[in-house]
Amino acid sequence: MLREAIELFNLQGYDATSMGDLAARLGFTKSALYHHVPSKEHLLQQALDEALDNLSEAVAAARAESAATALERLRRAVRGSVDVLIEHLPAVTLLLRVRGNSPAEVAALKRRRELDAQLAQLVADAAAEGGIRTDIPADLISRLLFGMVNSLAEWVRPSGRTSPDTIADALTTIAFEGLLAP
Amino acid sequence: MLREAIELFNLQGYDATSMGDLAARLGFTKSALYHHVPSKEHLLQQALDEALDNLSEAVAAARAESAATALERLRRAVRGSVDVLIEHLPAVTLLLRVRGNSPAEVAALKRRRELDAQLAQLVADAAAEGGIRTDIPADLISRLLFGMVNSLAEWVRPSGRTSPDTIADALTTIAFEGLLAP
DNA sequence: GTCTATATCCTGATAGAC
DNA sequence: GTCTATCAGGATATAGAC
Repeated sequence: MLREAIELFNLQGYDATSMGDLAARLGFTKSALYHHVPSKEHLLQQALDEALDNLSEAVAAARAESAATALERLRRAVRGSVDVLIEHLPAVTLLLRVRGNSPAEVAALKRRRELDAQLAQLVADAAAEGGIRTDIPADLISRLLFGMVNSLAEWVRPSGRTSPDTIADALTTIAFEGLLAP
Repeated sequence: MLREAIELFNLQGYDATSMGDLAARLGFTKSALYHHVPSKEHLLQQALDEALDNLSEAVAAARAESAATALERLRRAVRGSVDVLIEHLPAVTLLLRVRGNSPAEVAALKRRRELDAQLAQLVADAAAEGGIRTDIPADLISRLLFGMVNSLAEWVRPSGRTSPDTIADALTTIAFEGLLAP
């Protein structure tokens, strides 16, 4: 049921999706729906938590690889983020569209900003260690890099013919090596 | 007035912004607002046209450089898209969030898909000419590259301390040369 | 051109029968 | 657990006075 809700929210937008829409999709009435879920915002909250919990875990795992170089930790963070984004695509898509129109959204934005800061720090570490270029500010690199990662939500579909691994490989290759012919 | 509308639409989301909100922001009532604009959707339509017209022009200009290499045409398309995105940031941001919930949105999505196809063709041409790597499918490269470009809308602000030129340079450098230390 | 007042519809959510 | 019926509020848009 949560899955159907998230799917509709992504298809039409959260605000443009009514509880009536969702109930119809599930094959019963609004009232029956409200017997199972306390509010519309609760559904959103659960989706945002799913996205944030998994992204946090992936980033934490990358940061915990203290034996590796900073560049390697960054690579793992990118790879991990891509994997979570694809595996939890509907929830992450919803998270990336949050604008802060309710308490739940504001809280989600705060958690997301904390994550972004951690990722920016990984980029800064890799630059300080000489792993990546230093002619561009680290925070700018971070925004562009993870902007590319997040843009996957706009077109990746589980039914697509390009596998998650292929997508993740292509993204890391282009991001780190560039797209000029070798 | 259109500018205020677009700004509010981006801040709260189109559906979450009421004509009352907009009227209050402009300092008069809903009815006065309706004297100047026929409908809420008309405001959206104008914004989407502004974004699409300028993006189309930039891409057309890049494609028209028939004397240049395909790689150079691609570079110009990227640069031109970034420039338009930053110069018409509110309108383009709105365009990038359209989900197709009304006739105006459906039409905008169609135009945007046509643009994306043209950009993908530029990438394919550059690959065929040997300018960019061929170990990754051209359509995948195109999605990742312009996904990075479009992600600028999520954080670029005209008041920011990073100039549009700096951003455009950084993006093209990272995209074409990669972010590994040279 | 701006106002007050209103029409019409849809929203999230609830009450209470079965 | 699902239903019908309903509440209270807010949405877009309009009518008509000034």
